[in-house]
Amino acid sequence: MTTTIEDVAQAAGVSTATVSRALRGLPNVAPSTRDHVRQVAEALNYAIDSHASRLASGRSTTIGIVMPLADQWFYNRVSTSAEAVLSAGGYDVLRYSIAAPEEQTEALRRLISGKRVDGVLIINLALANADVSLMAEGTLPVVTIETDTGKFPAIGCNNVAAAQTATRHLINLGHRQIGLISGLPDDPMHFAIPLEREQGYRQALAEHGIEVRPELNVPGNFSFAGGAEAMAQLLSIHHPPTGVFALSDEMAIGALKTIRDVGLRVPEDISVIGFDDHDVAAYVGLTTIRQPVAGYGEQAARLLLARLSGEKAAGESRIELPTQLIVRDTTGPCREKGE
Amino acid sequence: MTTTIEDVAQAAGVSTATVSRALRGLPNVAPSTRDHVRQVAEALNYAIDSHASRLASGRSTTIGIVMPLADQWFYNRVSTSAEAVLSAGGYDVLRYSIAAPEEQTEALRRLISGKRVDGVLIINLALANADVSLMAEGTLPVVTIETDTGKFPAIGCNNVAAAQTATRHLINLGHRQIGLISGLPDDPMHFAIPLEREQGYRQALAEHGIEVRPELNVPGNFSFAGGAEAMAQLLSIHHPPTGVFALSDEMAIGALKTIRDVGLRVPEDISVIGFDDHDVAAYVGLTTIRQPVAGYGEQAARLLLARLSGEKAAGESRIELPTQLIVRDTTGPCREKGE
DNA sequence: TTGTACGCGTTATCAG
DNA sequence: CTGATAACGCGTACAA
Repeated sequence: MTTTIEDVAQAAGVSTATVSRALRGLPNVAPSTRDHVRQVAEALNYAIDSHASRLASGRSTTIGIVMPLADQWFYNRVSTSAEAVLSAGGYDVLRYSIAAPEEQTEALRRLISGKRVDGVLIINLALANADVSLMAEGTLPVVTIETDTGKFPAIGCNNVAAAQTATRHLINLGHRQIGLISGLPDDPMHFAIPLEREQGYRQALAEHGIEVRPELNVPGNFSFAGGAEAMAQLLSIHHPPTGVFALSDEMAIGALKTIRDVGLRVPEDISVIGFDDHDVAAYVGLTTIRQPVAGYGEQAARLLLARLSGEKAAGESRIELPTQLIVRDTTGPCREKGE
Repeated sequence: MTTTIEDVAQAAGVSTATVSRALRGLPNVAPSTRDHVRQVAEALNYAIDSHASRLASGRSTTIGIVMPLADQWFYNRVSTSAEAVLSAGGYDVLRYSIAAPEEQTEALRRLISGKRVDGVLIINLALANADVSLMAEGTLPVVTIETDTGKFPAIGCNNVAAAQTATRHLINLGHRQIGLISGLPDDPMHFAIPLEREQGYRQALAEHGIEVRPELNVPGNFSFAGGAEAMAQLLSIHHPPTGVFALSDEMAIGALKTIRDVGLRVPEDISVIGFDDHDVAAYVGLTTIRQPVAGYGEQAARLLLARLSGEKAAGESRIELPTQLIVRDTTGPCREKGE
């Protein structure tokens, strides 16, 4: 059978209470006793039963990460960097990947009401009011990334401003017909990011008196393939754009391929700017908006750890990390004659 | 406070036993009773305490995924695809990312002996004998991906043969000086994959009577940056290679940048082939060896699910999924005059 | 410094 | 079909 704390206690000739104290490094244990218990536990290959421990203590030293089920670079990078600091902080991580909106509330309930975890990290999810209040009524620390609730600390960037910067870059290069490769038209997950960035795009256009042409806004689903298809669509319309802003680097790279496949050159014929500064961006020379993706995960995890170690919540707060325009080789001056 | 099964029982006017049965869909509950209990539970916002449940039942409906802490595309893709099927199968996933070898045994102990999970999925880890026997002595189902133990089912590909195919492709194009961009020279994690692929490379060379030049084998650390640096090193040696085999697409793409940065053309001056068929590979025209990465995760998860639902273990088995040479634009005939 | 004994919230067994 | 109750393994007052 499995060895319990009782077994260790007997083998070591002490009580279970002493074993518990010794193994967890609590005070009030004679050094010699502690050493002895440790050796016996080691010899018996004893490991604390985390579930029993949680039941008795109320703490599970586990935190839940809830995020969309997608294998985009962004999610992986955020999650991985968060995991690294949580793990270093002594916490295990339970990962909930949400594939459809219906799962979301269910997963949160299991996590929150089920007392599975000591804290929750939410990455880029559109939380229903019910979800938010469910989490708000408890005492469980919650930190969010690119997810605005008005209740929990939120890490992210200023997507509107960043998108504005991207669009302005194109405008400053002389482009006036600017395509936008975005998310999904009727996105079931209701992601906020595409909306915010679209707004930044429109603001930049507006401040330069450029008319918004709806047919220049096409969905790309945040994937390489989606970006490629979107670009094909952009190329097929009457007055195709001379500059394109893709809301993610993946989509931008997809678009680049389509452009080159039809024999057009970048940036001579068409300029392309992405968003993220994906690991690969530098290697394909993609101009983009860099956002500190790993920073999101690390900061959020640290914030959670701080809360967990008793630090007072500073109320709802929004931490915006800086973004930066990285000019590489896919954007250049507009060569099209004005009309 | 938090609502317990007791609260629900009282509110519903039944015993806790009945609540438990009703909520879990067990037989021997009157339909009317079940409905009533469900409504009361819903109204009270009750959720089963998973830790208490596990303690009483012995099952946690959680599976652990243990993998290296790295944000390479491969790991994310494998893990995500596994998570998707595990989640659909009703299991939660606890993700352990191992940053250093020392953590590995510790993490496994916590997982196995700590009875945290009902099953374990191991991705690309070099398991010490102690680790293996620790897991083998229990009854916990274990499935591995790209990890050979001789004890547990292993999903993966034939890395030797696949690497041989890649190298032969270069040889068939007339290349004789073939560089290899590999892992780390004294990799602390002792990954087996680079070794296997290096062997395939050497075999292909041998079967064509091509001499192995040690200086043609440079480390690339499986990253874009590492690949770029490795390529710079390859370019700096006396007789630089005319063809390069990078053990991952990330490294291959890094190498491509270095080549183009120094004014050389691909594939006219140098051919490059990668490994993985990374999402981005098609978009940069990279010739590569495709391996069914998502398939690894899905198959492993399904295998685990089958074991969990009582299916007999078929003993140690090794499932090799097919790889495929995908020729794109980065490999071409060797133009160098023979010497 | 160490030991005793109870409680944590469920599940499972066994009566009824 | 339903209810009482004994585990499950550990943490923690409290007592010694």
